[in-house]
Amino acid sequence: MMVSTKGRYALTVMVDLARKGENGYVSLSDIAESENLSMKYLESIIAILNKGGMLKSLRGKNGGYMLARDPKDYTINEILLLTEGTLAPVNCIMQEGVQCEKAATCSTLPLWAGLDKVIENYLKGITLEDIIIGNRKKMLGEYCESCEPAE
Amino acid sequence: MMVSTKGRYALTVMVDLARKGENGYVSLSDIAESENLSMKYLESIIAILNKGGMLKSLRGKNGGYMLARDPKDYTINEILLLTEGTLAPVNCIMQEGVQCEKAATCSTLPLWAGLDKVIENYLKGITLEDIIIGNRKKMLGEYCESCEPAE
DNA sequence: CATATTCCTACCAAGAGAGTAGGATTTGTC
DNA sequence: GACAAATCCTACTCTCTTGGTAGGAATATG
Repeated sequence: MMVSTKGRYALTVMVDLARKGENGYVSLSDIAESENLSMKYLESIIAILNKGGMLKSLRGKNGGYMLARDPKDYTINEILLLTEGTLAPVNCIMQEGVQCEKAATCSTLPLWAGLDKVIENYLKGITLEDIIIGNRKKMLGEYCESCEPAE
Repeated sequence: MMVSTKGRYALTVMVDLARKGENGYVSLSDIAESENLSMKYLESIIAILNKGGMLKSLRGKNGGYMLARDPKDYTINEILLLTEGTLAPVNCIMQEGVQCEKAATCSTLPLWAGLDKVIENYLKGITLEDIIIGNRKKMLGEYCESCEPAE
């Protein structure tokens, strides 16, 4: 699995914050409750988002979290990349610059590189706002059945 | 990681068989040696390919494996799907028909479904033959720097 | 019959995934 | 100043997957 619960929950949190964010800081327990997820586990995931500069936080009573930017200024790629560490579909493509020692002669490498680019490209093209407004056409593209209603 | 060594090695085996396949059956030890992989581990991977109808096999002396079809008649998608079980990027999209119970109200589901389709689409568009002939344009698409040589 | 090969079952060690536990620190309110 | 509500921080644990290994049975060729 390329994206674990960590990345998935992180995205869920971001969506939740974007929806509730108008009225100031939202507490962890609030998020955990409305998404029905373990508060302790969410805590560790939010910590990653927070350290990565995705959120603003406030400690103490009435504290909580809110988005640091406008929803349209987050790509899904950066959210998942931060929480998952890498989104490469195979182990032989990890970070920029680092590559397998067989790379020069590996005939399957272009395939993995192409797959990686296709994934990255898709995730960079979708923003947090797209998810919130339910932009199915952008997310599902030609596979969206409800986008062009049957006559 | 979406594709483990199992899927990667399986693809390598298929490529190797396609290249050597003209002269009849190729033995496991032969493949393991030329790809420099553990023979015992490859054995378990080839067993999956063989049971899945991807290969023809012959036991006994001078036995071995060969492709069941022409390289151009294998998509990368089917090879990886067989060995990996699933290529879904997230756990909430597994098999056709089976879906998460929150699916109806999940705002992130269209994203995962779209990502899944993008991946599937890419892998269905590439054949074993494309890898063997090194069809970089098809694999790397717009990201292929060597496809349009600099003037 | 010897040898080279596939086939089959079982086992194992390390790491990742998915959380839990407990407490320290900070801030707002009474 | 005390208390409560919240974030922050470190460490631990359990289970499943990954990436193999071991040993031998069955089978075909010469």
